[in-house]
Amino acid sequence: MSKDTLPFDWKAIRRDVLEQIQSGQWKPGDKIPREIELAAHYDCTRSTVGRALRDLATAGFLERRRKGGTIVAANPTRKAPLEVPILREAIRAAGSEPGYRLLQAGPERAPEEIAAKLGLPPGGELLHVLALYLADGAAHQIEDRWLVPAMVRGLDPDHLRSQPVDEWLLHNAPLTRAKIEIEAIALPAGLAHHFDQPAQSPSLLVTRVSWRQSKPIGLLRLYHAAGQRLKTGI
Amino acid sequence: MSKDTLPFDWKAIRRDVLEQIQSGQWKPGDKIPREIELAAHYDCTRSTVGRALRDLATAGFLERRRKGGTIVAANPTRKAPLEVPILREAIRAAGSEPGYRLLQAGPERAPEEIAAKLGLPPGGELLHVLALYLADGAAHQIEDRWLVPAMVRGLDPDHLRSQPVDEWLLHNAPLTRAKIEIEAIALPAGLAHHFDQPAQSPSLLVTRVSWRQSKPIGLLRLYHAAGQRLKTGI
DNA sequence: TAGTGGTCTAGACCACAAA
DNA sequence: TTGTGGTCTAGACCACTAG
Repeated sequence: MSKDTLPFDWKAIRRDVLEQIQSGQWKPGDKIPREIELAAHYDCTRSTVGRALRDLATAGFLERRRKGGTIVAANPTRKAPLEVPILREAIRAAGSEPGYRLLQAGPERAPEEIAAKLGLPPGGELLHVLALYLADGAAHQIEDRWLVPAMVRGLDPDHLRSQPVDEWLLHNAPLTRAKIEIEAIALPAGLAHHFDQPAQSPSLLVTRVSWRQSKPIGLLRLYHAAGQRLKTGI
Repeated sequence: MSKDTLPFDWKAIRRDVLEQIQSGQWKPGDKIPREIELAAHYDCTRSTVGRALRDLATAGFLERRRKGGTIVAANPTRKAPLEVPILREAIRAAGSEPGYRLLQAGPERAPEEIAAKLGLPPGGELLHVLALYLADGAAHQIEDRWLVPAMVRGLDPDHLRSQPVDEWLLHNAPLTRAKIEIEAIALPAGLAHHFDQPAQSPSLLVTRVSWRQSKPIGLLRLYHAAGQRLKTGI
């Protein structure tokens, strides 16, 4: 452990403990000193040590149990945060000029598969929205959305000509829970012409089903232009 | 706000404040009461309120600034945690029996593209590992890894016949930073026959470059069988 | 410059799980 | 049973920044 006697705030303690782990001084499965002992070592109170260790536990580096003490996690499965952004904002953040074109918006009988994923009985009508997002004028993503009417009351389909539906949803029907799936597909011919790319091009499809509490809001299928990548990191 | 006078611990306060936000009582951009005021309302100290609000700020629901106060985030960009698991563990967690077969392991001149992504001068030799992961006997993923020899000293290529390289790395060369990219590709013929799938099938490719501090450890390309999906949620 | 959140202390009691 | 982390209090000082 560091022998510095400089001021140890909780971030410094976190850094120091993480260093013990990543340098291999404390190995996976090892029990580390008790909070009180670390507090004495760092010359601070147990609360301050506790905050540092709690943070490392949340990040997956430590496992803590009452009476059992704190051990270095055996399998520190890291999590990479995958952003679920506002579509136009994501394009702008990537340094491109965002564009948006509504292709279609209106009630439609839900395909059985869609209804099933939303946990709804088949045969009902949903609001079907189809829109194109552009980056610097080139087709970038196609949004295929099925929304539960009762959950999006006040949404005027005409209004979607100028404002993307995700921006309306953000302020009017925020989700509390979502399931996300990422898969590779061959670009369907019906969509490929929007992208000005050959049909069957391998491309990413992100499917998201969202709920508010336990009530389904809708299902989104976001088709990406071929070659587009999702990026994240640790 | 809830008028309950039952014991309010910090989780209850977090829940209550989140409820204000998600129900629309407090809208994006709104300034919420100061910590002291909330402490009075919940009949607790500022520390307890602070912990609840800090947690919500970390999750992206609030933005906090000294003197400026706490406001409801305007664009609560949600983050879905994408796991970076031990490959065999992920297969087991999905309910399948994991299998593993080493295809190749040895030093090899690094392709220029690989060296560039690692920030290394071209022409050097890297340790090239190719391995197949199976789920219930069926090919599931192909791991194509290029490792910097200096960062994986002590790694015995023979040993990789029984233990996957990611399990060795976890305990011997843990990463501190990684960049991850997810893309859709047409399955190359050379890999398709391992998967017993047609070449050109659309499939997911996850590329990960990892560092220890600022030194590159290696590059992983993880090819997924066609039809396989990445799943996450909020 | 004044007001807000960020952090720390010194103590206390409690919940949980290991011995 | 008992030791450990989890939480809370009442107070204090500080860092940042909006007005």
